[in-house]
Amino acid sequence: MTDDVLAADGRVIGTRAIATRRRLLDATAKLLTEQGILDLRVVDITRDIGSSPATFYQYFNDVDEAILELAKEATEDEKPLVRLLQPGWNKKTGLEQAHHFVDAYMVFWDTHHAVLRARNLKAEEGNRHFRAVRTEANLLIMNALAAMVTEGVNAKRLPDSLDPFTTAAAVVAMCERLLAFQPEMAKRGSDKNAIRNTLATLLYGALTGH
Amino acid sequence: MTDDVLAADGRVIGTRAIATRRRLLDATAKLLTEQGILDLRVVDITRDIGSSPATFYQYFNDVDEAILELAKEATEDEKPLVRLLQPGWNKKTGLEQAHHFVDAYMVFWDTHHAVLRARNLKAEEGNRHFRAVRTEANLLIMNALAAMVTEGVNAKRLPDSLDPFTTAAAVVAMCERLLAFQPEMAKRGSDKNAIRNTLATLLYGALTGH
DNA sequence: GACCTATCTGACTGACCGTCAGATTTTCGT
DNA sequence: ACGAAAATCTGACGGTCAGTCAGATAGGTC
Repeated sequence: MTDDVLAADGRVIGTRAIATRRRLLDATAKLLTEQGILDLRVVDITRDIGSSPATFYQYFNDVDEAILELAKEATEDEKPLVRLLQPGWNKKTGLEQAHHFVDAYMVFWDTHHAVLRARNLKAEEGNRHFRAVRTEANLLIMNALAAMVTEGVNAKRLPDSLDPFTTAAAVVAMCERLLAFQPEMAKRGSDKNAIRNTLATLLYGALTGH
Repeated sequence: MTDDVLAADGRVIGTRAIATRRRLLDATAKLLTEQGILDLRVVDITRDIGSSPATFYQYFNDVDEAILELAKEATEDEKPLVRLLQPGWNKKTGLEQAHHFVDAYMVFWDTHHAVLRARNLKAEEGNRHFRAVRTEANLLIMNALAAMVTEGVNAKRLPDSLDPFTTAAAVVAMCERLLAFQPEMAKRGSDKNAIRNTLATLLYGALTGH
């Protein structure tokens, strides 16, 4: 029951409608990537699937609602990353584990960057739905990271002036933003591999204190 | 000559027009802060200064042009921050110097966050003018940071797997993004002071290796 | 006060948003 | 296989905003 798909007015919809709704979501994601949120128009989304604007409003009250749904889907793809962040990174394998996480995070980011960017903008502009989704996604990662920092602080490898939760936030911030800079940095000689190595090294250092 | 103020069509304008243009820029900044870029309308900007849309287009070809100008003004406010980032942070005063920079950066961010957010969005969505402005602003800080990292690497305090320029980018990324998270983190117990301390500690560590 | 130039704006066209009534397609009972 | 009922889709419309232009207004000069 709970996972029935609903139309904009809340009624449960059938298989044809689910397919249409799906095509609308895919088109929204595609145009968000190609044109950016500022030029995203409902007309274009529906034109893309060979339909009319009225169809869009059958399933979403506005474009935000569609983007919010995409953001929730992105969160699902982020969940597996948490498994790569367990306390216990040591001198032998820690840096390699950091690389694993960075690699997985880069794939995640590549897949969803347009939606994540839109989500973050909306969240920062104060939209509470997007805030909730972003906070939920970030907490997944941050709680795992904070546990690692706490371990490092307890073991006296990290200074206790580091607040674990804030440090976790800083690490997430760094990952997110550095990947957003990527296209510009590529032009200045920092290739993908340099970013990967540097990010892994910084993570390893900030999280473990080794 | 070069610093004459121009209208949208390129002609030099007089004092009355300069004042009007200024009021338009101020109103744009205000509404960008209050409503966000997605709900920014030319009608609202001109209504705010008691004028009509046509007036706006006398001075700017579109809203982007006004935001771009604001972004350039923000860059001017960022320049003084570079003075706070000189190689030579040592064990005695380094952490304090990191705090100085973080404090100044936080003020800068508070003042311009709406414009910077808009600038970053536009840059990330591929607008080359905004990319150029952002790159220029970031390079100011990054070059200074990269010099500090290079010093740390040369002194063997930092691992040479850290690419100086990428590390600098990561540090900027961390500062920028963490402040954007601030409102949400406040709700979870990370107050402004925790952010300040953590950021300074991480900066000090990443830049000097102490 | 008459003229010239700089500045401003009313009014218009075209595009998109969001709605609704009615058309079309699918489902289902017989 | 057929017709009625339900689900889904869309043409067409009123409202708002973007961007343009011709003409109105204000300011300066002689």
